[in-house]
Amino acid sequence: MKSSLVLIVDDDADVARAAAVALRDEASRTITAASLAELDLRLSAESFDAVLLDMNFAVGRNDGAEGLCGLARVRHADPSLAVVLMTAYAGVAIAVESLKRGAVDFLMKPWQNARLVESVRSAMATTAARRAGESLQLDAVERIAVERSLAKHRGNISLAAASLGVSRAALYRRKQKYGL
Amino acid sequence: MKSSLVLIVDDDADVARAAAVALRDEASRTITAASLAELDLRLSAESFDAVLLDMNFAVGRNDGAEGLCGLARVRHADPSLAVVLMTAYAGVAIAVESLKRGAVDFLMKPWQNARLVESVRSAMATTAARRAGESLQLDAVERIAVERSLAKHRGNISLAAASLGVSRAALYRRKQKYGL
DNA sequence: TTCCGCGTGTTCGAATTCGGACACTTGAGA
DNA sequence: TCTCAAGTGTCCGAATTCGAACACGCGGAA
Repeated sequence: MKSSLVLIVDDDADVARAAAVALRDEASRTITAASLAELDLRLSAESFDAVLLDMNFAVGRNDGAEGLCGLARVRHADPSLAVVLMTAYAGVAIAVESLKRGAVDFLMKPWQNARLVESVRSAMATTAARRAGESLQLDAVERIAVERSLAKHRGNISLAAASLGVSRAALYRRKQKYGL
Repeated sequence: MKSSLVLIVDDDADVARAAAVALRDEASRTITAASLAELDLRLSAESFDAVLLDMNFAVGRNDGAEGLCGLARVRHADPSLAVVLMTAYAGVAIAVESLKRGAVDFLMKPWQNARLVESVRSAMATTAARRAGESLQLDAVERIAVERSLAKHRGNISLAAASLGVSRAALYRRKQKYGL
């Protein structure tokens, strides 16, 4: 199996350890961070496949500002890295805000291990998909664009060609070339 | 100003009317639907810029299943059309599920008019952005791919060319061609 | 029936693009 | 210092691709 690395960010060491145990079958390795500074450090040191981030790891805060800040830092450091947020002080507003800012899932503490595992697994898949998509060969992105345009115009080559700004013959040749 | 059309789906006529009034400055026209069947009808009849969809418009249901179904129908009918969900029975789980399934925002009833307006405005912008992105000329998608690869490799033409599966000279020519 | 519009498949000379090769610069290291 | 590796800018014959044009099929209207 492919080696997978998950970053767990929580200021409560017991919680972080519990999460690491729950994920021991899913992630081949987990690393823990307890502060924003440590988060940055870990992000720059290694390449992760998913991040599990607590919203409230600053002492005495429960509005989630620290979590949103951490989310922003992760996304800035690596836009393709998927982040799962978790919190004990769940409100609809903060959950919605989190997802709108790019988190892939939002868990409530205490979590059910099955849901945590499923969420992290899905997050790793999202990261992999994003990374695969961002390193496409040039003719592959062309192929995808051609495919989508053909689908949109229901196979009508003339319309698709016009929409793509290409002569009909050119699109016909590409259709052959890519086996579409 | 560009004409904009918003579809409001709610089984309570008073609520739908209140939403329409709140949006009278934002949308040049609003259309109301009160059932899933009517939703399908409206979707196939006209092209909307945003949808405001109540989660609980089926009598006696409050688990949001009807709303998620409606969301799926809208996305199937037009994947680029942005949907804002709203509900009076807000739970974190249902809110998260909604956004993961592709809603762009999630509002709680009773809403604040300012938030409703802002959300719908943002949804219309999202729809416009999606529609602009899906009808790109073929050389534009190539340009974007080249640009991203160059950025990723910090301007190193050789690396970017290798990553794109193209000869270095070819990428150099495109860089000139697109003014990058 | 004939005609016409629309779409497809194919051809061919022209135009563009390819990629290997060469010269040059820069920066690191012996 | 010299050397070497890596990257860039450029050139040119070969290869590919372009698009206008032509032929054909098909469904609808006169």
